[in-house]
Amino acid sequence: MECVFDTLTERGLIAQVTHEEKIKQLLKDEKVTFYIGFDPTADSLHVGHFLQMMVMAHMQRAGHRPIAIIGGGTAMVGDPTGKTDMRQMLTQAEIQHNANCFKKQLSKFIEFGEDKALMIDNAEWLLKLNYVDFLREVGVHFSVNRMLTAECFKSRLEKGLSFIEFNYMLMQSYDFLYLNRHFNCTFELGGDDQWANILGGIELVRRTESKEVYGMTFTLLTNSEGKKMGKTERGAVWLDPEKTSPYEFYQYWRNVPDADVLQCLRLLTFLPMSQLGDMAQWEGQMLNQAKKALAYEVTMLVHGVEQAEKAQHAAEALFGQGGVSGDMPTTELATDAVADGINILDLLLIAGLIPSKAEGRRLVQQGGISIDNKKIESIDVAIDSTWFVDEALMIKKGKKVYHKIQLV
RNA sequence: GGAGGGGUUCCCGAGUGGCCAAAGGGGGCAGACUGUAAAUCUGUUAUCUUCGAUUUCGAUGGUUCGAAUCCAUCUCCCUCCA
Repeated sequence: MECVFDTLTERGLIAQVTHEEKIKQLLKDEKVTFYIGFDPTADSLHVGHFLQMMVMAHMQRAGHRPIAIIGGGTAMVGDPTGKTDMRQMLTQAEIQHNANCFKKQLSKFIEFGEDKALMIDNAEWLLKLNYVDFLREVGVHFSVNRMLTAECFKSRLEKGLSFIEFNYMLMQSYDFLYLNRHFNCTFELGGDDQWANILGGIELVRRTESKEVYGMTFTLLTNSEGKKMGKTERGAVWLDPEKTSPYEFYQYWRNVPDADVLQCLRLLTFLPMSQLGDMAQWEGQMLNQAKKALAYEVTMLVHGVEQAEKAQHAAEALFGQGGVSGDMPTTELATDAVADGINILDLLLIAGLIPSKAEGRRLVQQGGISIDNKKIESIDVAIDSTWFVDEALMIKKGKKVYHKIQLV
């Protein structure tokens, strides 16, 4: 019989574990309750969270119970890990809103319900804490000397670390203790950057409850250059279709560097390893097939089959024949607006393809804009109804940004 | 609280009265090459209707024909001492 631990290992998801053999056994024999924390610092999850979601899904499929902790309480403090600056603080209302958004997105990956998965906001207990009680109960168990040697504080010791942030580890550790007491949670999972925080929690439970609990971290999703994935110039790649359209989302994965495709397939899809094994042999142009599979699978997981199909069709139409079909970024324009012709720069601006006209001028002058595959040579070009075919026209910016203008 | 150092364009970082829309690097964008990849090379990177004009060097005032550069006040940050 297959064990999740093996699955996770095989797919390269696991970075570090506290008690390897023990955990392996446990995950095979028992139904465990585990938790992963999410910082509600934005109103949508992004690609950076995706891995955690995959792991939760894997675990739940194997019969374990996930608890998604919304760090409503901890977010009011701010995790210093890996940050160079102190993060801005959020109000409670913002946090609440964000948490609601997360739940919707998480529901696509794991099933919530009484005996299934839970989602809890740690503000529930953290905000009620009494300072002195907390110090006496939790604070005594932490050695400052130890904490200072933790990798996650090192960089901050140079730049400056405020006391509030220094407490983050204690709060997260307390979460684990609380969940252990109230939900019999025995596992904490998290990104590899959370290792120190996880150890803190395990230690705390051991000292206060005399119980052994476990921890496990996952590989961080980084590209071959070691940079975090899921970031573009325009910011994170979001799971919310309003923030990052399924088409853009699909394109993001369609364009991952060769060196990263296989890793992404392993980490971010449920495609069986046997199938991935074949792909590992591919090279050169063949890898484009793997990228298509990756883009399709990941888009499907996040946005559903229908959206994934649409994105794929749109991409194929555009990059294949350059046709004007499919679901792609579109701007609707009143027919009146082009009656007398509209300047190309104005059009680009309306379509949101350029932030300013100066930028547009540069683009056109460098030959970066074409309409229906005809290069625009001058910034004085006016677009009128004769440019449109079936009320539509396709603007291409650079090599792979397509935008449709639809007359209405 | 005391002493000192600093805030420059997306980021880092030069620039100490005119030649500064501001060096250099990074990043971004575009072009060439390609496979919707990477690497490389080239161009470009405040805004506005091209010339030209306008706004920018923490904030506000001032000195000057002329200020990112000098002066005053304010503000934020950092380091050392307590």
